[in-house]
Amino acid sequence: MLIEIDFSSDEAIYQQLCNQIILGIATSRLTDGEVLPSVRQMADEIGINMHTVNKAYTVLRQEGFVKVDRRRGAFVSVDDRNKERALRLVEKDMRVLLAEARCRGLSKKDILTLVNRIYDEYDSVVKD
Amino acid sequence: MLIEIDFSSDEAIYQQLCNQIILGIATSRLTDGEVLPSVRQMADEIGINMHTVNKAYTVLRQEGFVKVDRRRGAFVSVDDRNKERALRLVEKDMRVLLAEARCRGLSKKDILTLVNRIYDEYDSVVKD
DNA sequence: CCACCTGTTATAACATAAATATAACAGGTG
DNA sequence: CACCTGTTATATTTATGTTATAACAGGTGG
Repeated sequence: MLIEIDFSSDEAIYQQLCNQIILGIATSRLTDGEVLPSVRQMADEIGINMHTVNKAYTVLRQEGFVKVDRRRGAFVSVDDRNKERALRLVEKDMRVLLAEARCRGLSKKDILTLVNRIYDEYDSVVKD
Repeated sequence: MLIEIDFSSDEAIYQQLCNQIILGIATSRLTDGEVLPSVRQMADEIGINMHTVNKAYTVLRQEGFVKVDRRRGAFVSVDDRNKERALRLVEKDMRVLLAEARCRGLSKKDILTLVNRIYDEYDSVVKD
């Protein structure tokens, strides 16, 4: 999977890396069980330090998107059984985001349309 | 408006402050034109440094939630005319958040329900 | 005019986090 | 045994967040 980092962004590199991998999983460009490049290989490809990749993998592991097999390395393994927990995790960020949206004049309908569009977009990629 | 800061959070204080003010505007606990406490007063109330509050106000001003009147100080003034821009600003964060939600097993319906609930919650507070 | 309130700016100091660099280690593979 | 994993350790550099002290310009009310 192609990873693109914006080095002029104010967002941390490891955070951008985490987000892109999560986006990759959501759009099925990364499938369950798929092995991620090793920390050294990924670092070389992107042109960053090994430890920065390692931090991203560690965070992904803690957040339940990745597991590590001593033989193969890091691979995609999403814990999607606990829906209550998932909702709790998403809700706080959603509150802030919807507050901003509402302040800026976006209606509930505007947001529902946006959510529908993005979700459908993710679903359509699955069929590749 | 009551501001509560979690000093053990990994989120920056000025960022928490920004978020709470935006949440305040969205729920109409802060109304358009309403004057915010001065940077020194707010800092005293919360128990933080003046510059931390000033940074929050500066960010809010840059993001179009606050303006400054030399006579009165900072006051709520949301630029909600540019819906295209608003959608663009929200979309990127929404993509990441929905990707995480989708990975964790939340369906489109789950998210739409959540959005409806939060938006209605914001609307209901308006009527106070 | 003068004290007092705004936000703003400057400068310094300190703590923390991010990113890089070099190196080593334990476990598994072929 | 060489080679691949992730992991750990240590050090350095850089950027950011927070605090501290101080001063300045503009506006307000006595």
